[in-house]
Amino acid sequence: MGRWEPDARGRLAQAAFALYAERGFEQTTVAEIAARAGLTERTFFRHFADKREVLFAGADALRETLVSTVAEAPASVAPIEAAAAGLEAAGALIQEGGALAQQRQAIITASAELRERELIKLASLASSLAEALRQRGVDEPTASLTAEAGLAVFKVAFERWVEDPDRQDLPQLIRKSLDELQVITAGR
Amino acid sequence: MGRWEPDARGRLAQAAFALYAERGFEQTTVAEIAARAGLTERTFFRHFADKREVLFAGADALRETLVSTVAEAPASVAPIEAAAAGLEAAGALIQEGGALAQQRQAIITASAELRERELIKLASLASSLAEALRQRGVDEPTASLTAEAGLAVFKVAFERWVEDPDRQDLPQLIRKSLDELQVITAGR
DNA sequence: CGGTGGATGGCAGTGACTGACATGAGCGTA
DNA sequence: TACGCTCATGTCAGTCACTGCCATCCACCG
Repeated sequence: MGRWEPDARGRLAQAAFALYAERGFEQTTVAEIAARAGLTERTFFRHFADKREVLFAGADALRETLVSTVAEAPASVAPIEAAAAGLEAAGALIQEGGALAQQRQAIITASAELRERELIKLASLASSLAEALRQRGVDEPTASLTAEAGLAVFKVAFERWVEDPDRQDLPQLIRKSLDELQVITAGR
Repeated sequence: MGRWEPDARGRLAQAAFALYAERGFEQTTVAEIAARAGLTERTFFRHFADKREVLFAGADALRETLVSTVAEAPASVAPIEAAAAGLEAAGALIQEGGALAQQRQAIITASAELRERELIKLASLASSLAEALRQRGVDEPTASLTAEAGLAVFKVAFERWVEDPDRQDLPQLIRKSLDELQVITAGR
């Protein structure tokens, strides 16, 4: 026994999540996480590149949803609309996470280090979104601008959703925020 | 001698910059930086919170320029225009840095850790910009959306500028990118 | 039953960062 | 001039994230 319990990665992720929530990210050592999962520190770093990455394992699924939704949008759809569809799909995916997604966000918000990591994940999403738009034939810098602005909208909508997650629908908030951005940029 | 040479902080910053440029950020140890500056590792950490922060010392000046420009814009100016004016002023400030600013950017781009730090600095700028807009009476979420979208534009324009810094004017690129964003969001 | 591959343990090492305390320079003051 | 104060720096020990290397052990395959 011991050495061959199943799903080491999952146990590590769960242990890390629990400890980060209990004591906070900085106050938790990797050794403690590994011990709670019945493993060693060394094994933790075989499954996760660093202490933060364990909270961002789901980012790839998010990216895939975003990219494939953009790719599947009809060719007649404007870039900003394709991006919006992708971001709404990603938002819906996050919302499925439910209370867990909110607790995760609380952990991230409480730590400057984790906020840094979150930002680079979002920037990476923007980069993937821009690439997906280019695949649709969108030229540069339209692709990058659409992607960056889209993620700006996403960030604001997500923040609004986190403030009151139960009464608001994230995809709807994204749509609403994008509409507001249109008004804002038109206002001169 | 030795202990009381002037401008320890400046010497540390210069040594760090040179070493990061020569060997790259990850391949440079704080001990090496301190040694080149004729100081000890401990003293480095008294002047800079961490190994990355030494490259972002100028961020406060950028924020002040941004915020004060927004504050000084006439009350009749639309939020997006006030933000644009602030961002153009910040861009002009960066451009003054000349070749040094470009070299600094090359160092940052080469390191994932430094890119993370840069993103959080930009996010912090967005937050300050949103606050400056609120001071003008702009409501929420208009202030946040304008700020985030403004920084998205800034990021794209800055990237374009870095690619060919000598032939393009950064404030002009910011203006042009904002115009393009307006077209993009209108396109449905 | 032996061999092989992949996951884990053990361990030593590097380097970022911190806390506690010592030291010495500059400066005002008696 | 001597004293004492303050503050930047030095010194040292310690923690912790992360890595490389090698040993070990389980599962499966022939």
